[in-house]
Amino acid sequence: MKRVGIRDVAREAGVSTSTVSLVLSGKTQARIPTATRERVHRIAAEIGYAPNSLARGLRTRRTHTIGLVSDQIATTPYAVHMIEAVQDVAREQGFLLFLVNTGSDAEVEAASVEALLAHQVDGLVYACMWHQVVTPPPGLPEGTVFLDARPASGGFPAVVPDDHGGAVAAVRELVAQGHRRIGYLAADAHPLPIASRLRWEGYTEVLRESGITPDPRLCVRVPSSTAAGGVEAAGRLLDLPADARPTALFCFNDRVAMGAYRAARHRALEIPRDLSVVGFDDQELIAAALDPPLTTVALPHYAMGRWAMEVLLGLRPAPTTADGVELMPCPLVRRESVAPPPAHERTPTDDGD
Amino acid sequence: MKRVGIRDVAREAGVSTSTVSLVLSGKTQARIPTATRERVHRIAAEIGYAPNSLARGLRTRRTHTIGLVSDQIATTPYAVHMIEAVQDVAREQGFLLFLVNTGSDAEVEAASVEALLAHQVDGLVYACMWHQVVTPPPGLPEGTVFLDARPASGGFPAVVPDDHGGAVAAVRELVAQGHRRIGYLAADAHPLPIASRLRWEGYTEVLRESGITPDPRLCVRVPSSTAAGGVEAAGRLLDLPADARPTALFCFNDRVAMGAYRAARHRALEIPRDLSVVGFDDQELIAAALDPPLTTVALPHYAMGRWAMEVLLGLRPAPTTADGVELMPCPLVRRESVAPPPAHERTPTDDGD
DNA sequence: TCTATCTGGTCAATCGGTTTAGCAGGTCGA
DNA sequence: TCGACCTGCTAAACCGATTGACCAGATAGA
Repeated sequence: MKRVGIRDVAREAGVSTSTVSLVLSGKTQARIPTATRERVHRIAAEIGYAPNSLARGLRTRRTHTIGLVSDQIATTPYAVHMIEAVQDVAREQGFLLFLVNTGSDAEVEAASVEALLAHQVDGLVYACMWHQVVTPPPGLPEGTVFLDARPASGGFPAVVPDDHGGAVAAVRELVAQGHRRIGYLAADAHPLPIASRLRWEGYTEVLRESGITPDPRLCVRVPSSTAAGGVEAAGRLLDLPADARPTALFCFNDRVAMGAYRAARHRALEIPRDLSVVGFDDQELIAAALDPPLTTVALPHYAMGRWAMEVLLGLRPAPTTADGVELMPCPLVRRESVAPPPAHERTPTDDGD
Repeated sequence: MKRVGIRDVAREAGVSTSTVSLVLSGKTQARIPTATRERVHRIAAEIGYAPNSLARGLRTRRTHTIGLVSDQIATTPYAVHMIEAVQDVAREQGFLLFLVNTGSDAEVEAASVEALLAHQVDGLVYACMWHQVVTPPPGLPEGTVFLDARPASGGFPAVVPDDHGGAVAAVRELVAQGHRRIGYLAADAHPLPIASRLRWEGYTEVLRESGITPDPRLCVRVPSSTAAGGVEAAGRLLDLPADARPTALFCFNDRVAMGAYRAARHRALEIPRDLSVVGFDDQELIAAALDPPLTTVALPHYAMGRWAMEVLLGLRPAPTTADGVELMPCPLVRRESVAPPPAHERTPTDDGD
C-alpha cells in the first residue's frame, strides 16, 4: 500500500502540487479561490492523504520536534511529572517529543545529543531528575533549556526548585508552632548535593532569625536518603538526653521522614503530639499515605517542566538574571504531622525537667 | 553558521557526494580503496560534518525512530520502568524514541498516531500504565506492539503481566505457611479491571486446589485501591468474629497492603506474627520501605518493555499463539510480612477459641 | 488602445542525502 | 589485438514536500 502524497492529490484534483501545498498548509495569503480550496481538501481526505513531516522538515528546516535528554527517568518516580509537563506543552503546541535517558553516562549523553541534532530537533531540554549542578555535554545548541539542573558554566536558561525558600517555609512553620529544638536529617554525599546544602542553609537561617542557636548535634547526615537511613538517623536524635532531644524534625525528603515516623513509633512517640515532622518533596504515595499524613514541601516538578518548555518555544521570556536561573517556588503542604511541642517544652527557657 | 553537509565534505576531499555517502554509510561492498575512505573520514571529522537524518530518512524510508504512545506517564510512577526499558532497547539499537501520552483521550490518541506516522516512525508501541483491555485507535500500522495492554480485537502482538500466575504464587505461599482463612482485598471498578479479575481467579483457584472453600465474607472490595481504602477494607475483615477473621491478607496492590498494615497496627496486631500480608506490584518506595518489609508479587515492567521493543524491532519472534498475547511471569518477592498463623489457628479444624 | 494590475494558478529549484547505472582506464587471457 | 572484466569513481534520478519567480488571461484605468 503506497503512501499517498501531495502529487496524488494534485493529480486527482487536476491542479499542480504547488497549489495543493499552498492549500494544505493553510497559507491564506495565497490567492486560491474557495472552490479550489475545498476540492483539494475533499480529495485529500477522500484518498487518505498523509503528510510526510520529513520532507516538510527537510525543506523548511523546522521539524516541530524537540529532544528531552534526561539523566534517568525511573529512579525518582515522582519526577516524571517534569516529563509529563514537557510533553503536555509539546502536544499543545503541535510538537513531538524525543525522549532519551542517558544514565548519567557522558558518552551516551554526547551521542544522544548528536543523534537528536541529526534528527534536526527544533530545541533541546536537558533535564535531571533531581536538582544538580551539571557540566553540560559539548555541542549543545544555543537556546537549550536546563530543567532541574544548573549548568556549571552558565549561559543557558535553567529552572530549578527554590530549595532554600522551601526549607525556610518548612522551618518557619515549626518555629511558629513554638518549636525551639528542631533537628535536621540531611542528605549525605560527596560533594553535598546542592539541594541538601540549600535546604540546610534555609534551616539555619530561620533558626538564627528566630534567635535560636543551631545545635550541631541536631543536624545528622543520612547516608542513603532512604527510609532505612531515616530510621537510624532519627533514632540517634530521639535517643538524645531529654534536654537535648528535638521536639521537631525537618527531613531532607519524605522517604527519610517515613523512617523518622518509624523511629518515633518504636519509641512510643506519637506524631504530632510528641514529635512534629516536616518532609520535603511531597512524594505522592508517601506523604499523603503516611499516618498521620505528612506536612511537607512540594517540589514543583510539573511547573518546572512547563516553564522549561515554554521558554524553549519562546512562549515565555528567558530569565534576565545574570545566571539565567529561574527559582521555582516550593510551597509548604500542610497536613497533620505538625503540632505545638509538648506543654512542658513550651517555655522559651529550656530547662530539661 | 551553516551546517556542513555531505557536499562540503565532497568538495574538500575532491570527490563526489556519491563517494562520500558510500564511505560514510559504511557500505563495504562498494569498491572504495582504503586511502580514499580514510581521507573522507578525516575531512568529515575535520570540518565537523553532521548527518541529516531527515534527508536520509526521506530517501531510505527508514528513520530509526519509533513512537511510544501511552495513556499516562506519571500516574503510576513505578510503571515508568516500561518506558525506561523501551528507551534502553531503542538506544542499544540506534533508535530514537518519540514519547506521547494521551491521557486516555481517544481524539488526542488518534492525532498522536497520525503525527507519529507523519514523522515516518519505523514502528509504534501502544502502552498502558496498567494492564487493560483496550480498543486501539484507528490507523495503527501493522506490527504495532501492545505493552501492558491487550487489544480487544486481537491482531497485534501484546505483552501483559501474568496476574493470574502471580496471584497463584502469592496465595500458595500463604497456604504453604498453614493459612486457611485468607482474605482478598480486591480492586473495585466498573467493569472489574482485568488485573483484579485475574488475581481473584488465581486466589480462588489456589484455595480450591488446597481444599479450602472460599468464604465470600473474606473477599472485600476496596473502592479506591489506595492506602486509605485499604485501612477501611482490612478493618472490616479484622473486625470479623474470631472464628471468621482471616489470618492472612492477599492485597490487590501494595498501596492497599500499606492500608492493611495500618489497620492491623490500630488493632494491635503484629505483622507477621498475628497477621500475614502479601501485596502485589512490588512498588519500590513502599514494599521494601514498610515495616516489616512487604512480601509481594513483582510486576515485570522492565521485562515487558524490553519484550515489546524487541518484538517490534524483530529481535525476537512475535508470539505464535492465536491471540498473540505474551504473559510475562510475575515473581513472588519474599520479604518479612508472611509467617505461619498463630499456634492456636494451626489445627485444620477451625474451632474459634 | 495600450499599459498596469489582479486572478489563479504553474515551474522548477531546493532541502541533503542514497542508490542505480554506467564511464574511463587499466589488466588479463585467448 | 580484441573483448571481458575489474577498479575507482561519478552522474543523475529520487525521496516528498515548500516556495520564489513567473505566466496567461481578464479587467481596469489612462
